[in-house]
This record gives sequence, structure tokens and C-alpha cells, in this order.
Amino acid sequence: MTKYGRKIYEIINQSSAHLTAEQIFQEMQKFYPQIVLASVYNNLNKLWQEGLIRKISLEGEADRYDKTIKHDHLVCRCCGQLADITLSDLTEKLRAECRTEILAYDLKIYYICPKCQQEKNCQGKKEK
Amino acid sequence: MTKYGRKIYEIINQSSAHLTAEQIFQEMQKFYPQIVLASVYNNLNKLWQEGLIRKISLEGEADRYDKTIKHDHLVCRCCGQLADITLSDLTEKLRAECRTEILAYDLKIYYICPKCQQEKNCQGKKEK
DNA sequence: TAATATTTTTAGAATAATTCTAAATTTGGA
DNA sequence: TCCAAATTTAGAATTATTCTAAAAATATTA
Repeated sequence: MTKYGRKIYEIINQSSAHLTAEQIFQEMQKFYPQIVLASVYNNLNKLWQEGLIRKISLEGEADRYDKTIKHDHLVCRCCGQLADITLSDLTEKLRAECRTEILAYDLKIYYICPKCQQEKNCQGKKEK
Repeated sequence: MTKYGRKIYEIINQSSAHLTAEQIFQEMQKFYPQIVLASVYNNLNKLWQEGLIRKISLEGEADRYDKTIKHDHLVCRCCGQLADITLSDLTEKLRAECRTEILAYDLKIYYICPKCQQEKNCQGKKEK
């Protein structure tokens, strides 16, 4: 793994947020001011292809990058906020039902986050 | 619902593919040659916000639109092909585990599709 | 070590998907 | 029919991401 790849991997694994390429780029600039965005994308793609990081795609938003430690996601339908949740593993159940080998799965659960539930009307970006 | 909205809804519900906005636009042009792409996006967003259609986002690809009839998806890690699969409903199980009301969920299962399994090396777009 | 090959990075252009804007048009009531 | 609200159009703008070619760094071999 390269110098940049290693650092990007580290940033993703140390963050509890779900960072976009742009955010990772900004973080990288603190350590390597000369780095360009394309290098961040190159490395992210490489890490993803090697299965070292996860990519989360949300409707109409920039992809986000995440650790591979198995966990699921809660997505607020109102403000779009993403939260982690660790639910029981479904791999075996899915393998049985699908009747085929499965590599992984991705479970996104849509809900209204506590913050949006409190406010009568959602103030989030998704609703305008 | 508007004329366009109705037709787009119909197209999505009659198709067994997972259409992109562009593909829906092309289909719409057969019926309304004057329609512009922005109108397709407007209507898709409206239908989606009303919960009448589903939006599927795949890493690094254009969003796809789908019927709301509950079903899950198999995504080939090799060629990217998307296939439908109907697995037992997890809503109750998830509600219980999450300890919160859930609106819906989205389950993507990654696998290697039969076609790619046959070919020794994947010929698909994902691998180069 | 020098020479060569391979990989990575840079800089910036290119592409693709989607949204935005403002004007024109259509639709649905009072 | 008249007015207000919603929708559509046309095209520009924005955003995320990829591509390209040259330069730099790294690894490999003689």
C-alpha cells in the first residue's frame, strides 16, 4: 500500500463519520498539502476494490466511505443524516434464502431521526 | 398527478428493468416527443418524495428507479448487473432490533452472478 | 549501482448526472 | 373568464467523478 493509501485508510478507520471523497481530501491536505483530489479518488477506488473500505451510496448524494467492520445504517428520510447501527448478522439467513453464495450485503433502514421527530416540520435538506 | 407523472409511473411499473432517468426519458419521448430531461427528473423526484416509486443508488452509477412493491436486490460484484429477488420481509425483525419505528429498508446483496461465475475471469465493466 | 520498468501522482480537462433559473405554458379553481 | 399555483421548457450551472498525458516516485533487474 502506498503512503497516501495508508493514510486514507487510517483516516477512514479513525473517523466515526461517513466521509465523502472531498472531506477525506480536506483531511489529507492537513498532512500532505500538495495532494490533489484525483489521488484521493484513485486511492479510494483501489482500497474499495481490495475490499479494505466500504462505499455507501445514497440517492443523489456523493458516495461516502466507511470502515468494513460489519454494521448497518439508519438513514433519516427527513434530513438525510446517516447513523450506524449494529444488527444481528443476516449472512447465513440470506445465503439460505438466496440459495447462492453471497459476498456481502448492505442494509439501509429508512426512518425519521430523533432530532427530526422532535421538530414538528422537518427542517432538513430533504424537505423544502 | 400530472400527465407526465402518470406516464412515468406507468413506465416504471410496467418495466422489469431498473431504469435510469435517461432511459425513462427516452421511453417518454416515444409518447411525448417534446419532453425535456429536466421534466423527467422533476417528476421522478416528486414520485419518489410521495413514496410512489423507489430509487436505487449504486456506487458510482446513475440512480435507477423501480416499483415500490417490496423486493430486494442482488448486485453482481463483477459486472454490476442488478437482479430482483424477493426474500422474506424483515420489517418486523428490524423494528424490534432497532427499537424505533422504521419507514422502509433497502437490502442489497452482493454476489457473483451466474454469467460471471461461468466465465473464468469476469468480463464485466467493474473489473478491467 | 545504473538502467529500466512499473506504479503513482499531478494538473487540468472532460464527462456525466442532476439541479437550478427564469420565462412560458398549462391547469384548476373562484 | 380571470387569477393563482403548478408544471414545463430551454439551457446554463453545478457537482461528483473519471480521464489523459506528463512528471515523479518506487520497485526490479542486470
